[in-house]
Amino acid sequence: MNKMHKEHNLSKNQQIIFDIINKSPEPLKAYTILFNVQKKGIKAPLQVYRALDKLVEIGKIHKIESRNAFIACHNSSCQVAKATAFSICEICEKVTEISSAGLSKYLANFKDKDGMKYSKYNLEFFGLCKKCR
Amino acid sequence: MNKMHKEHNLSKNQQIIFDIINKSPEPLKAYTILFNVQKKGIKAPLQVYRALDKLVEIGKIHKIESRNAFIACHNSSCQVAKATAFSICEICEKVTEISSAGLSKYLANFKDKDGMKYSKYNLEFFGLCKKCR
DNA sequence: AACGCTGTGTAATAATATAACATTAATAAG
DNA sequence: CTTATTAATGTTATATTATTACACAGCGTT
Ligand SMILES: [Zn+2]
Ligand SMILES: [Zn+2]
Ligand SMILES: [Zn+2]
Ligand SMILES: [Zn+2]
Repeated sequence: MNKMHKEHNLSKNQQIIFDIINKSPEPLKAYTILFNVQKKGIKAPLQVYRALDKLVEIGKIHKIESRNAFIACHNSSCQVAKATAFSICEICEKVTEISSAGLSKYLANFKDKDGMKYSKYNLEFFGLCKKCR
Repeated sequence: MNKMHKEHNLSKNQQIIFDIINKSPEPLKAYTILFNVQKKGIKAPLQVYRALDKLVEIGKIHKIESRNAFIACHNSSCQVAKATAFSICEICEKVTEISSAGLSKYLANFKDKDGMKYSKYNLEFFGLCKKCR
């Protein structure tokens, strides 16, 4: 089913759902996705959630936790699926993935008081985007 | 209703719900809270959510977004309700609020590529706690 | 009294996510 | 090729999380 040797071969449902997220200018919610793919034969929430889970796992998309929504990764298909940072406009809800070498380095090396290092993090910044100021 | 001049005077429902979260060693979910306060006359989800919203707003508790759960603030009733960081153990689900001057300073001053500064952030680190390693 | 504001009580419903089970497709061994 | 194993799918039902809508009570201000 489409054997181009990309990083990952997406299955049929995964590809459909990735495409719709990837084309969207804004994060999409699971049920919004569901409504948009019903014409393509995906009829049940679980089909969507399974694809979403997999896409998150392989770093093609990220979940914006504070919004229960999903966005395609734009860090050249995130080598850092486990180290994500976003800016979120509190008015227009625009979400942008932040890619800052300094930030990711700082957080990847951050140790808490017990000297604990972390394998993974998610950071969400909130504020007003250019337009909304 | 209890006029000690603290930072905020909690209402009856707010106090009940804060107490239960504050006593809990682990983050509590809204419906767990609901089940635990029904004996005290709080019967409906909305009563819980309204109190939670207010408590979050005034910084007495924080929401752990990736878990849909709530934890009491232990940074001396968070002056930084809008700048939160947590460590989360992926095995036992233990959650700890991180208070690191360095971290909060770094993030408070972080500017993205457009020079945008943010008024608020939430950071969740994932890894394994001492016990679970 | 009339108003604004915050909080409360209640019922209904919306939105988000998972469990359980049966089946099929793709990969890997033997 | 055949069998085993894993990943993905399809379907129904259900669990979990959160909000809408409406009525009303308490309190301080004007
Ligand atoms: Zn990414
Ligand atoms: Zn905006
Ligand atoms: Zn705090
Ligand atoms: Zn642990």
